[in-house]
Amino acid sequence: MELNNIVPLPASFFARPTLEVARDLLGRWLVHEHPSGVCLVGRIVETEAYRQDDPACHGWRLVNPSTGKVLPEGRAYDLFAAPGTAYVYLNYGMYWLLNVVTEPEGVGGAVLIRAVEPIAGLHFIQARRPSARKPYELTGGPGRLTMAFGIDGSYHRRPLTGPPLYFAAGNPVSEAEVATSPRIGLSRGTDRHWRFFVRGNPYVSPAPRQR
DNA sequence: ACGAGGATGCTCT
DNA sequence: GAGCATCCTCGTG
Repeated sequence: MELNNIVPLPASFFARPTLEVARDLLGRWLVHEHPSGVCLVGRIVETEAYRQDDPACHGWRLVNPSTGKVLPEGRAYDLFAAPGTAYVYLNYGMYWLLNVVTEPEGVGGAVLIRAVEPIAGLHFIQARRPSARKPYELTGGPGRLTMAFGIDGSYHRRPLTGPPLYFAAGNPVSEAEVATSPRIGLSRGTDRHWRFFVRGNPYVSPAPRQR
């Protein structure tokens, strides 16, 4: 894959309302120039939005509802970092989940990258997902995606606006192809339909039964 | 096809 | 100690 003409999406792309960014990331490319020298590219087909006014967001507790002041404490404070910053955390003790911080610095928000469709580096991806038998088992699901792309906690708080890990323009998705649903795996904020995905795409993770 | 249950560690109460 | 923005394996139908 020739990377000379791939231009990273700038921080201004992410300094917008979180729902807008989550929707706009569909069809864009996630690019990882892996330390091994392999270049991995995936077309984003599923995202979720998390906002500071949202009980499912890690940063929710940090905001004083009456004053609007933000407590600069704990992991979740990193959701208030500069737009385009990585927010990577370990969930269920085993899986790294990749988010990109949104909104202007000081406002909490992030988009969770939930699924991509492989475009380059398929051999590498398959080697990291030996049990995959269906497309979505390769790179569909936020934990599977980071395993397949070799993304871990070492990327936390690093800028996603240039190598080695960044987004590229790709081909935006038309409105007709976009579907929404409640977010997956939550016990709070389930009334908000802030999951965005490409309708019918085989790499979209199947929604599990409700908890 | 579907559901139950286990793995495993960090954050917050 | 509880709760997790998950995934995998192994039952049963």
